[in-house]
Amino acid sequence: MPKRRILPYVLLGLINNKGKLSGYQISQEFKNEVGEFWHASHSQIYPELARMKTDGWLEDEDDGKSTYYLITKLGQSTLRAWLAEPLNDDDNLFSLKLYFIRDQRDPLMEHLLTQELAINQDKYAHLQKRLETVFFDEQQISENYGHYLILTRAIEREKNHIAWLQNNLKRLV
Amino acid sequence: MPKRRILPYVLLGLINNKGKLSGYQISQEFKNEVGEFWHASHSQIYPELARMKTDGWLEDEDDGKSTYYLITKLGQSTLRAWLAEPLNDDDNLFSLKLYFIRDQRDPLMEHLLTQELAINQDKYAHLQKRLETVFFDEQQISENYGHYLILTRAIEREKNHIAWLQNNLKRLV
DNA sequence: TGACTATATGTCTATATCGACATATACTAT
DNA sequence: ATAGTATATGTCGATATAGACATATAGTCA
Repeated sequence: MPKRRILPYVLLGLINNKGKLSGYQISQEFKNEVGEFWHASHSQIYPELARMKTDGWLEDEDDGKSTYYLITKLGQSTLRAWLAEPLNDDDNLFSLKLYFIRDQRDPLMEHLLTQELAINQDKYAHLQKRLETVFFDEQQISENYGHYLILTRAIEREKNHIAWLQNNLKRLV
Repeated sequence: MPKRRILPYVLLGLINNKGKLSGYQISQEFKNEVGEFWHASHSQIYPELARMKTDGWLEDEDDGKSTYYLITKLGQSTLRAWLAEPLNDDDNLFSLKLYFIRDQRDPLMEHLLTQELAINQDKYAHLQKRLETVFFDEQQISENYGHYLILTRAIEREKNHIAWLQNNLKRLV
């Protein structure tokens, strides 16, 4: 089976956020925040948009200069179904999906934050255990200092992330 | 031109860290910390190890049960040259490279931290500017709340990362 | 003993993705 | 005027990668 495709959902999300976008505008969008989480070159974007139109996820609108794509009802429900899919540790889609939720009161917002919190609490516990088992004495630390740094840094990062998630969940209620 | 390959350097780094590794052991390694930054499946690893042996970066040692790979002098200098290459904003290789620096007093350690600090200070300034230009009033925030969250979160994350880098650089001197 | 899982390595195929190449218009600075 | 850059879209080939399929041994649990 091929790797699960993300790009079509990214395009749906971008178009849904902005109302309508041309292929060129989408390629420019990847220079902004969304580019931190996903990237695609125009040679991928244009054929993908065409495919999505064929699938009825998008419709196009040509003003003579550019072809703009708008999201259809089917596209919207497809996007929401993807956003509602359970997060998993591997894919790391939290930030990307969050970017596509525009309304604070959207139930998907709490859903997403709650899932991410659970994942990160597990990860935090796992990293703590790793630190104990791998770096059980000073010698291990000095012999693998880079490894030690990235592990302790990852733990600190998880701690911050968990606190941030908890804060935002509180604010949501 | 093809995309710059990272995998061979990851394999060099892993083998250099552990002394010697079999293909199977490397595939298991990706379940640990290094898997946060890079991943490869065994169908990539085995042919790559063979290629690297041909190139003289590795030599092998068979105990009848497994084929272990060891790094050669050429492999070591190749790895160090890669570690010394300037970091760039896009590739995000900081943590991966750090993982491969074993000795705290290795000059590459300070080199890497210093570069990462410069990159992240730029990024921080850029994100601050984005926040000001994109979310200039409350309406922009409430209409694109997910985007607002990931942007403010990214800024906080950069701030933490910069502080951590500065602390570790201080400790190094 | 037989089923199951882990270890261990290998090949093959499908495809996701990038970079090169191509083309045309519009704007802009010299 | 004209060279250069930005906008705008498209196709094609190379390759990196994942996942399927294959095989063999060693250990383990019932």
